Amino acid sequence: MAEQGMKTAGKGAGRRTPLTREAILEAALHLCSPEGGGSLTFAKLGKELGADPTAVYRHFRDKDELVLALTDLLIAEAVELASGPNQARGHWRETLTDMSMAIRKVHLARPALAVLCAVRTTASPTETESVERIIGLLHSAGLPVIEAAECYRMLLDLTLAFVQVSATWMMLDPQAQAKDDAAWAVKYGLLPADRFPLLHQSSARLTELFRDDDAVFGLVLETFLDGVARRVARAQDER
Amino acid sequence: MAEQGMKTAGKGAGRRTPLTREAILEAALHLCSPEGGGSLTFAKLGKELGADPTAVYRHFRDKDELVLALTDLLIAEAVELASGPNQARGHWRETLTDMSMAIRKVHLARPALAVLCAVRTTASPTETESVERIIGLLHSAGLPVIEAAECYRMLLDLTLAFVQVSATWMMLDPQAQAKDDAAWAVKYGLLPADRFPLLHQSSARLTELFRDDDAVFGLVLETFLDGVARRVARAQDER
DNA sequence: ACCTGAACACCGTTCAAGT
DNA sequence: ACCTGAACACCGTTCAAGT
Repeated sequence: MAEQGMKTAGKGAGRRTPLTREAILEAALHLCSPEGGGSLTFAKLGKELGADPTAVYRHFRDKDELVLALTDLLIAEAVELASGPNQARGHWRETLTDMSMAIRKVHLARPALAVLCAVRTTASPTETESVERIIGLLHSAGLPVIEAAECYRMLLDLTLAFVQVSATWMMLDPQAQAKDDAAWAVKYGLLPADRFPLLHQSSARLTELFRDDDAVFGLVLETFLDGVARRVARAQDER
Repeated sequence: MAEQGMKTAGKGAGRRTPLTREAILEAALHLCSPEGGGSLTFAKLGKELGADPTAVYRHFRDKDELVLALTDLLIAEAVELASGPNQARGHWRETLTDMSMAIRKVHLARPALAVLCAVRTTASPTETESVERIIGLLHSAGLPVIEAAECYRMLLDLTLAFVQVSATWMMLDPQAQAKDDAAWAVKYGLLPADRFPLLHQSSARLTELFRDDDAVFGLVLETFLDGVARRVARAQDER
């Protein structure tokens, strides 16, 4: 990430209007995106707002309060994105996939925030309604309510866990990233075919998947949902 | 984490023997465990070794080199732990479960390290042999080699992703943890049964699972492996 | 009532000086 | 050859002083 100042937002040099919560949140959200600089610090936030860095403390008690407020915005964005095209009634599998992908997309557009909020919980009411709907969908598919809730929970955690890893990787400094890439090349690149025949055979595919986090997550999601499908089938047999 | 100095290891006050790579690694590993203080900084490492904090730079180029060396130790420990009781020949499902659980256990015993290394790759030869063996097991079960390699990759990423989340949560400062707990209680505790009938019905189970990361991961692993089993069954049908 | 700016504790890292 | 200690850049945060 470049050490340059950026005046992309509609503010900057001649700030005179007093700071507002909304202006701070907007600026912070922008800083968390790669285009906005890709990291969230009080110094950068102050520069972006054209104010003293510590001025933010007048509106948020500490950085954690700021992060939690940003988290609510992110969740709202994800819920909106997921409930866009396919309305209330789709197949449960599509709906779960859409939800998961929406959460992933919204987070990975702001890695610097994702890394701070993917393990957190906020009590946003927007989300609650969406959860009720999804549990309902799984229940309609044949799963007992408790099991439907479990599946929802698993999928949410699965999605956020992979988000956390991808975002952490994105936030890693380029030197460390390069070292990892090199290690990977050594590891699966030049394996003696006689000692590691199977790895040798599959090394092309493994290399393909190496830094394609989206592809790996896609595969994991499919496999996991196959497992959920088996639960659904089992529940239907028992009735 | 207490701000106290600790002289738990067999060193401390009167160091005279010169620093070695091994002594540094041992001390660092200890610092990363909850009993050892739970965080890895040069200041603490220096105190633990009874040396100036910057003395470590004579043996590791920077913190990242130290972390990567520690990662290799962790991987070796996991491989050893996993290949303990059940020898080469077990059912593939048990073997995969053992491997996953061993990786999880070894990492979560040092959250401060896990948080730094769960997304990293090192080229440790110890690991490579274990991977070849596991792909072989899945291949014997009926999966084509490429697909066996994919399943291995998915499971490893799945395991490390959940490790990363659990470790990040453990490293969160207690105040933030308390806020999350409170948010959760608000969210699923007092939901109006008329507006959220399904969530209301399952709130007991959801609360039960809330901070029980091990339980959630156990469920996810089972469901994921059900998905892998389906792949295996499908592959056998095609022959 | 809100903002500024100096100050502090805590990170990783560098480098000249010690033995 | 290895270690020490002062110094620096960069974090979040506090607080007295400004308007």
